[in-house]
Amino acid sequence: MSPEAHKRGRPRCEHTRANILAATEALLDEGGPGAASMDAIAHRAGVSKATVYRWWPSRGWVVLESLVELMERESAFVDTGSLAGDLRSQVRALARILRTSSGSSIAAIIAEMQTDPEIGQAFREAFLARRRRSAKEMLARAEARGELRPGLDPELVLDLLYAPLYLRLLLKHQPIDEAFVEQSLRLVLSGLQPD
Amino acid sequence: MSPEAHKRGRPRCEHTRANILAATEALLDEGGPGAASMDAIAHRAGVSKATVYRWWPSRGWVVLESLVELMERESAFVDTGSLAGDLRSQVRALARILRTSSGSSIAAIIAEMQTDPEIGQAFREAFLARRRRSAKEMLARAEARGELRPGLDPELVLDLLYAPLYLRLLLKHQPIDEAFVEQSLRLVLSGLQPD
Amino acid sequence: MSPEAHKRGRPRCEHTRANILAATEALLDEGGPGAASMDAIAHRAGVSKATVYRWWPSRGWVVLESLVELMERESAFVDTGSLAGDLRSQVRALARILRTSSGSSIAAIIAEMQTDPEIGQAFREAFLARRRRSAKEMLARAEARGELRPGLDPELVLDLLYAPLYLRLLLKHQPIDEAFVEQSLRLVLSGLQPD
Amino acid sequence: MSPEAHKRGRPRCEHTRANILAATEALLDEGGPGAASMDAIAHRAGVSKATVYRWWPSRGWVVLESLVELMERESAFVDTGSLAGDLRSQVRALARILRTSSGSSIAAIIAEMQTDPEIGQAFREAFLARRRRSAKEMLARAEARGELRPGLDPELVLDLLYAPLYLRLLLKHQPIDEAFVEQSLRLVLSGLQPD
DNA sequence: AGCTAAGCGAGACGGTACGTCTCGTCTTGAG
DNA sequence: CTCAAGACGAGACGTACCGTCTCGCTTAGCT
Repeated sequence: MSPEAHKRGRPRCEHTRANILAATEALLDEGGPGAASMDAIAHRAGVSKATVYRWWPSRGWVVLESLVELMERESAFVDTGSLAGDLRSQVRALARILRTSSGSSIAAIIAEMQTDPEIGQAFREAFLARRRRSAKEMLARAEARGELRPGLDPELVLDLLYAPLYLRLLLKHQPIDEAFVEQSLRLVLSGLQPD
Repeated sequence: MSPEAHKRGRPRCEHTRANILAATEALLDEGGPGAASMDAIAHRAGVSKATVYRWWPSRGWVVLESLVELMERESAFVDTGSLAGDLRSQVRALARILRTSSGSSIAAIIAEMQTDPEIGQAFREAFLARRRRSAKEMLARAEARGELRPGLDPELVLDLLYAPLYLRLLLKHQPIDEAFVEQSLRLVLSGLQPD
Repeated sequence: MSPEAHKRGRPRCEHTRANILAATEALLDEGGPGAASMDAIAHRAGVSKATVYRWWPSRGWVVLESLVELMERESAFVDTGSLAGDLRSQVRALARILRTSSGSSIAAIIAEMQTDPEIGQAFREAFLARRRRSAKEMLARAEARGELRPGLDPELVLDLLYAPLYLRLLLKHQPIDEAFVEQSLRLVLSGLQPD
Repeated sequence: MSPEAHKRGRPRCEHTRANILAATEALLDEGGPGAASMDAIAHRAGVSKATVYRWWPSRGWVVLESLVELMERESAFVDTGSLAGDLRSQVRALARILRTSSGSSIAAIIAEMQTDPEIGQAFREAFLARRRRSAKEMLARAEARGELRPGLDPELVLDLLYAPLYLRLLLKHQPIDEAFVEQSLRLVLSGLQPD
């Protein structure tokens, strides 16, 4: 982790790490969570399984990291000036991502969490917490400006905003289309107004 | 399904079916989703694997059906007279269930859906659709009584109400406690009022 | 077994017995021993498995009986007047049978014997002993006429004559062709002569 | 097979191979062919089933190879100086083996051949052909020395010598005792003499 | 320049679940 | 009492994936 990590021996080949994550992403994209077995990942990356296990403790972690990389490429926080605008922009951005194959990867990770609690911990820290931190700051500023009914738990607010998207991602009972996102946003935002 | 189902051959032993589902439920309860392997289920039910596979196409389906049975036992739709009361009662009932080990089973099924699309289909039909059907009727009646803002998509309403619970079930980033359920309900219900 | 066998209830359908044996023969013929499973036999005969098990104690017995029936249709003892002629005729007859699909059935039974000793017993009694009885009488008459070196164990003589055929039936390392039968006969017969 | 067999990857553990064959032999010895199931073999050898299947394509092949190993340990070609002596020694050696539990294993393999033609091919190559090769050379030398009637097919000769033993092994209608081996040998050898 | 520690590809290995198959028994209702 | 249909318990089969391991080779930085 520290910058001067290794002292002796052959240094880690960064190329390999990238290959593995790319292979994982591709497999998830093509065949869903079931296709991204360790053997498949290693074979696709032209890498031995031992190498994968040298850097990640289990399958779930590889999938998780491939996801985190992907999300960092995709997501961007914008500042529109108003709470409603900021939240709308963020929720729409997430919806956009969930509609692509990255959505399947996120679904895959959430599935994996149900089996492996360590993955759960890692997902919450590396994925959720990071994204929520800035969102919470945004809410705090909005509350200070009087745009938000005071006393609301920010975790609750974020759950209300994001949960419907995740639910449709995971259950696939309805599409995550524009109309749904829009109506959902309107209803929740109306409940957040002061007075 | 039809009352006059079989004509010839030895009729299916209902006892066996019940045993299998009971064994599945017990294993899920005791050891979580990982413990409910087909061998374990069959052994615990005093049944051969072939018998299990005669009636369910795969492990996931057995777990799903055991879950549906359980939900039918647990959940009861009550009529409180008002829309808010009815919804509150239902959401609380679901929260209560999700907090128990049945919650883990539901999470396990949702995880399984991500891999096996057939399970997904079955879950939506046997679990979701059934539960949502009566909820939608309730919403229709409330709209007719003028308790609900007209023109709302009932699927959207149900997603907003239930999704936060499922999100916390699956991500475990926060508990599904009373306060959360209460606040969440209040916020969403306030958005559903007419005017 | 007795002619006036049944007194009460529905009488046994002889048709059924014949169907089962015919189905067995056909399956052995088409797919070898592996194809003649009990389910396959019953299904092909248009009969339930229980019916098969009512009349034969196990798979092997059905196969055995189908074979015995078949052999009774095929084999005929002829009297050529000389020992050499009689033996030659019999060995050739057996070779002819072993070359057809009945050979596979015999091979199938012999295979079955290795697992189920009761089948072995039955095979020896119903198949071998019956055939050997008349052969032994023939050898006794020949010995009395002075055509056969005295003091030979008839079992030994029959083994020497038939064993090479069975060996090639079972191991398939060489064909059971005319030349082989002829040379084999000549060599053994020369060893049986008196003086 | 080649001395510089593997180049890459973890080399095969010879220990494992030996363990598996030993376990197979022991199980065959103790409980007969039925006891040597793949699960039993793997468990007894302290090995996973996957490992067994990595090196042998099916149950039959494992049994076959364990048998070949055993035969190679047991059988020794001796040179007695005369054809009669050599053949006698070999036939007696085979008789000795067939009387032990290895005989049952050989019988089991021959049974398995009737179902699985690949096993048949393997048996003929790995077991029969190997043993017959040296026997044929011996016959050729004897023919050159004038001890053997010229023009005899060596396959035929070997069939005549060995077949009676195999027949009694498989049919169990008579024991493979000393007297039988002796008389059988005398009769066949007398037929092989020149003139 | 050599030494040595680590990275790496290949793939064997133990473990465990999967879903399929066949056997022989049992249970209906019709005939 | 027989039969067709077919459910059932038992248990072997062969496959797949997991995570660990052991080889021999390669690639640095340290001495």
